[in-house]
Parts: sequence; structure tokens; C-alpha cells
Amino acid sequence: MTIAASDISNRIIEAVMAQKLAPGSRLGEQQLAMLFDCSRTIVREALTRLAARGIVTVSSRRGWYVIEPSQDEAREAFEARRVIEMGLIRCTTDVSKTAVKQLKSHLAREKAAIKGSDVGLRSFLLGDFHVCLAECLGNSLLADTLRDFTARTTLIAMLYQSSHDAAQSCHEHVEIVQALEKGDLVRAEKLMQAHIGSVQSTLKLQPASGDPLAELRSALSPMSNPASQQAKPKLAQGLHTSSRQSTLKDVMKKGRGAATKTKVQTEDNSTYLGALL
Amino acid sequence: MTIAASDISNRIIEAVMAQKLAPGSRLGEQQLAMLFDCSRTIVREALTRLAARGIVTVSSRRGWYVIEPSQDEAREAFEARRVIEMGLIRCTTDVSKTAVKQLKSHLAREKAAIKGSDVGLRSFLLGDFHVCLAECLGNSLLADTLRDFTARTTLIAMLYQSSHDAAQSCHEHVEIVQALEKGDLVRAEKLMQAHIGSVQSTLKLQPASGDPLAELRSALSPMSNPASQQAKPKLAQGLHTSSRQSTLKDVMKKGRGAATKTKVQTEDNSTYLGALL
DNA sequence: GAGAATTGTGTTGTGTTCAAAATTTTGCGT
DNA sequence: ACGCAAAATTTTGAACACAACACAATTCTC
Repeated sequence: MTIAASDISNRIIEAVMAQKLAPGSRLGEQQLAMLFDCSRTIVREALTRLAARGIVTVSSRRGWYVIEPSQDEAREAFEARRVIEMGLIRCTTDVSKTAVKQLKSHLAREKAAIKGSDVGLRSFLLGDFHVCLAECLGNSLLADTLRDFTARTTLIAMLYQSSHDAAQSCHEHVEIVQALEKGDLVRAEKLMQAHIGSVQSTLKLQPASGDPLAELRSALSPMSNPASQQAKPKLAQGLHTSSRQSTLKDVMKKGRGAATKTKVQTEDNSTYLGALL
Repeated sequence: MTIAASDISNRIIEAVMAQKLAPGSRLGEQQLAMLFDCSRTIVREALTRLAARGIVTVSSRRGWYVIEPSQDEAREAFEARRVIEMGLIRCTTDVSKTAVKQLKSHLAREKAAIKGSDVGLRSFLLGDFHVCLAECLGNSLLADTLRDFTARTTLIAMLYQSSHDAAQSCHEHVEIVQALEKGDLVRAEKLMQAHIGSVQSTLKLQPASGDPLAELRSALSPMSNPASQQAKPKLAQGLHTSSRQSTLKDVMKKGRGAATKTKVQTEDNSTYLGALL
């Protein structure tokens, strides 16, 4: 079977949740088309869907980019998640055995990922827990919504340099599941509120100061340890790059019709969007 | 300015909320393109967006249709709305003066529409109240989500022949706003729960019986008053129609390039998709 | 006359083309 | 070396053409 639009959008969502695509990353139609070996039409459909879900935006005749939520949007996203997840637990009457089993299985994977070295998988699983929770509580519609919102908050965490600890987050998940298993829904709700709040509180949100240079000033201030770099620039590195496109033009000039079947150097593309593979 | 994809999708959403597009309605790309005097490409983008939002589906090589939620999806949709709207009120600390003012203005429009004769406007406003509420409580992200969910429940109400009364619904809205104005959030939350529950409870959901013919049996049973027809077929009438397309083919055969600018008989199209105008 | 095969028609799926706009590069003058 | 302007390139926007498919109606066969 050939590549479908949903495959592409799913991969992009996953890459976002795995913090492999930073906010503001460029998603060129041509590059994605070459990466997935399909035509721009398919890519366009995938990106259009993602735009409707609020994960990417298109700037007219400039290109598609992963969203960069404003501070206000960040607040709304966290509030939305709090509303949904607390409401979900509140409207739950009882938690089935199979649900608990599934959740515990998920927790096991989280723990394994935290011990392991795959940072992307770790980030993905920590976010996916909330989606899984909604699914286990029997509402796939809310699960889908939460997936989008979780991807959004992941981006926010990247953008505002969240310093939240993975192990702590996982432990809070464990406690929530424990409360759910016991049927203590009130406690579960409180724990969830605290959990989301603790993630949100680690964001470095600037108090809307009158100084527009505040961000630059703090970013460019001399560091105590010059060897270790900040988190965000490291991630964005190699994603924004728009140089080294010598092959791109050559491939396109090759003629009509043949472009589709041409197996272009995937190695070269992986430099830009390898996060999706 | 020319027609944009968002215009089309907005119009479709509004038509759904106004019960002018029944579940299962066919949305032909060509028909919409002619109706909005644009190319299929634009229509396609609009429909793709709506598909991502769960309002329409595309059946491969058969066409685009307004969704027909299953009973399970109906349950999930109402539950999702309950979760979000109750959670929203629960997470609210105080309601601003301007918010109350906006809500009251909305209520006034609702009352006017109920006295008036525009059934579409009435239906739209009754649904839009919930979107407005989320917006007034300061979360446009949830407002957008609620818009989709509300459109969905509107379709469900059409599909399962909800017998809910508009005046009662409006009165319940009034009570909710009153509670919010007083700052009695606990009462507002309870009222909201009751409100959504009362709408949901009027649905004619079949108890999952072992008899697959139950629906047909009840639908085809002899009526006491043969003059008055059921609600749903009346609405769907003229929307599903696929005959009388004599002009469509002629227009398309007319030649290349001229199709875009051709002002085809809008009167004829309005027979099918006039709900969007 | 009933059923199967076939043809016809309409509709979406996908790739390609051309144009417009924005960005980057290049070149020139100071 | 710097700034500015113009050209070249990239990239999306939109239209279009054709292929693939589904459904309906017709015809053919038994």
C-alpha cells in the first residue's frame, strides 16, 4: 500500500509529541513529498488536516510551520487540558478492570523509557498517558481532542523551556492510576489538577514586561557553564536549516513525470526532517 | 476578495448547526464549487478541514457526506460536552461583568429567535450559546472544540429525532446565566449537567436489541395520521436528491478554462445546497 | 423473465502545470 | 566594507487533466 495523508499527519504529530519537531519548524511541501515519496497533493492534505487541528499553520506563500503558541495560547491550552481531564475523571463512575490493566501496562512502558536513553520515546509516552487515560475511560472523541492538546502543550514546553522532570511526572501518573484503581475519584481528580499544574508552573513565562528586549537579554547573558548549551537551541538545530539544498534543484530539473518514481537521496533529506522517520 | 476555503467550511458548519444540512447529506465537490464559484481545489481544502474536525467524512471515490454518528458516537459526544462544559464552569473562579453582559445579549437573541419563525436561526443560537459561554469564560480553544461538538450533537439530534423543546432549552440557558451572575458556580454546574442530560434524554436511541429489523419495523408501521410525515425525512428531502442534474453535465462539457467564470444557474443548485446560502 | 455481464456516467484521487509572491542571492555604487 | 536595488530562486496557491473507481442502467444470455 502506498503512503496516505493520515500516515504523514500521524508521523508529524508523533514527532511533535516526541519533541523531535520544535515549534517554528519549517515543513516544506516539497521536502515532505520527497521524504515520503509521494506528491505534494498528499502532503498538502496532511498539512491541511493538521492545520484544522491547530498543530501547524500556513503563512501565505511562505510555507507551513509548526505552531509557536503565544503565552496566552499556552495558558488556554493548559486550562483546556485541566478542564477536560478533571471533568473526565469527575464524570467517571467506575473504572473497569481492563482499563486499569491497560493503564498499568502504559506505566510500565513509561518507566522503561525513563530508564532507557530514548528521549523522544520518553516524551511521547509521558504525553500519551493522558490520551490513553481518556481512551480507557471510554471516550475516544475526547481522547482525540486530548491528543491535539497534549501535542500543543508539548510544543509549549519546548518553547518556554519547561524544566519539568520526567521521573516526577511518571510518578504522578502512577499515583493517579493508583487512586483510580481504588475508586477514589476525588483523590484522582485532585492529583490530576496538581499534576497539570506542576507541569505548567515550570514554564518560563515572561511576566508581560514593558521591556521587549527582556527575552534577548536573558538569552544572551553570559553563562556560568559555557560548555553545556540550552535545551531549545539544541533541539532546533538541524531542523531550521535551509542550506545545503544543492540536490533539490537538480532533482526537480530532471524532467517531468519522472520525479515521482525517482528515489532521491534520502540521506540528504533526513538532515532536515529525519525526525519523522 | 475571492472565496476562501474557510468561508466554505464556516458556512457548512453554520448550516449544520441550523439543521439545514441533515446527517448523510451529500456534499459533492463539483456542486459546491459551482455554488461558491470557485474551483474544486478550494472546496476540497474546506472539506478536508471539516473532515479533520469530524463533521464530514469522505467515502473513497464515492463522495463527501455529513457524518451520521452511531449510537456509540452519540453517547461519546454528549459525554464529551458534559465533561467540557461542566469542567469549564468548575474551573472558573469568577465571571466578569462583560461576560455576563455578552451572555445576556445572547439570551435576548435566543428569545427573539424563538418568538420568530426562522427555525434555522433558532437552532443555531441554541447551540451557539454553549460556544459563547466558553468564549466568555476566556478559553477560545475550548470554544472552538465545543463548536465542533455542538455541531455534532445537533446532527445527532436530527438523526435520532430529538423532541427537545426550544423554549425549555432557552429557559435553562437563562437559569445557567443567572447562576453564573450570582457567582453560584456549584448551581451553574448542576444546571448545566441537567441541561445537557435533558437534551440527551429526548433522543430516540434504540436499546441494542437482538432484532436488527426493529428500526424498519417501527418506521414502516402504519401511522395513525397518514397526513403528517416524520421529521427527519422532511428535512432530508431535497438534500439527498441526485436527479435533475441536466445542467451540470452541459456546463462541464462546455470546454476547458471557461468553467470557472461561468455563472451557472444558481437557482438550480439552490435546490440541493441552498442551505448554505 | 431472471440473472449475469457489460457499458455508461458521474465522482473522487492524484499528479502536474503555471502563476504569484516572498525570500535569498547577486551585483553595483558609494 | 556597507547599503541598496535588482535579479534569480524557491515555495506556495490554484486550476486542470486524466485515471481509477463505484454505481446504475442496459443488454445479453439462458
